Amino acid sequence: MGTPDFAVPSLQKLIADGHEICGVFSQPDKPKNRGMKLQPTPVKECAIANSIPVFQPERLKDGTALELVKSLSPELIVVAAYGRILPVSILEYPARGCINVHSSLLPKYRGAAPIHWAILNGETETGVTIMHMSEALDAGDIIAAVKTAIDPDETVETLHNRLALLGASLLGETVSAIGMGTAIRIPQNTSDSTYAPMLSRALSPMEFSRSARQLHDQVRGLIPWPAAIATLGGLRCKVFDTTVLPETTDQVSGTVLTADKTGITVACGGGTMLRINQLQADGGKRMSAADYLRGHPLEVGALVGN
RNA sequence: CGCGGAGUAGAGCAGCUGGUAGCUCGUCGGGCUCAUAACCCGGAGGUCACAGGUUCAAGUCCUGUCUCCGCAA
Repeated sequence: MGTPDFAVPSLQKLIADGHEICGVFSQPDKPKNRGMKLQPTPVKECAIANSIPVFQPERLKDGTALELVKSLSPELIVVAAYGRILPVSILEYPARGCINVHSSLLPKYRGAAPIHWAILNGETETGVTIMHMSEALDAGDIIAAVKTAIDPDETVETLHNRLALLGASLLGETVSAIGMGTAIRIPQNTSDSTYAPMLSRALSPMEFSRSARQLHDQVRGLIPWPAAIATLGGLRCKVFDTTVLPETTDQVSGTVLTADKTGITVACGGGTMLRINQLQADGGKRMSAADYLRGHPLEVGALVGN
């Protein structure tokens, strides 16, 4: 069971390992994007391409989903970013249980957006965890986990892809361990748990009173959505790439210090300095700060807002 | 048919009420300088997305098509 891109490598791994996959559950197709066209989920596309039956129940709690599961009689259910809470009746059905691929080192970052929040909080390390599913969200016993370092400049996009692959590979090992009966169960230490809620547009505005480092983390952590947003010369711009500069300044935070071919540097909280390298104005394309400045003059000393 | 913005020189933009296509950067040539992402002088480079229409005359108005983007989800 899965829905977005993150889950695709895991599904592919299960297929490649030759497991008998009796069915794939994914969220119902929803109207998305410009034109509001119905779009299949990435997991659905992958399943169809591999001739695996796909099920997209609207509701899980009314029992029809359980009937569906019973009719497929799976030995094990694997969940990766399905985006739905499974009723206990389904969790308890498979003989070998339900396991979940989660993109954080549990019990840290339980919830919907663990990758984003790890970067937003400036973590230097994260990973993927595979656990048994329990009724509480992301709280089940841990079977396996693997760590990976977060580069100080990498964005959600690259980390997301890396974790998706790590998760798939760990899933392969875990499923075979379960098959051989050698899988372990380690309860989570709930007192150490943290929660990574869904992202919202409210996280976008860049508050330049924050430090350059914090803003840099905000930019990296909100790619590609909802994206960090700053207002330059009255225009809303999504900011995609920044550099924390080693220098300091005594200018008021939000002041434009330079605006040239090297980028746009802005004074931030505590005298720190952030250089904006790549951005995108409303209605425009994503471009380098140098390109942007050719058509959108920005004076040194001007203030940028959120 | 969810709402809206945009396609003009290599890049980013301007061009209002229709009448010889502009700006910044880059590029090429020359100059200044110990030197430069600096500065000065000069040059090249555009079927104004595509197809029709209105007009004496259309980048500019009208219609259709294609492409890109933002919002909303």
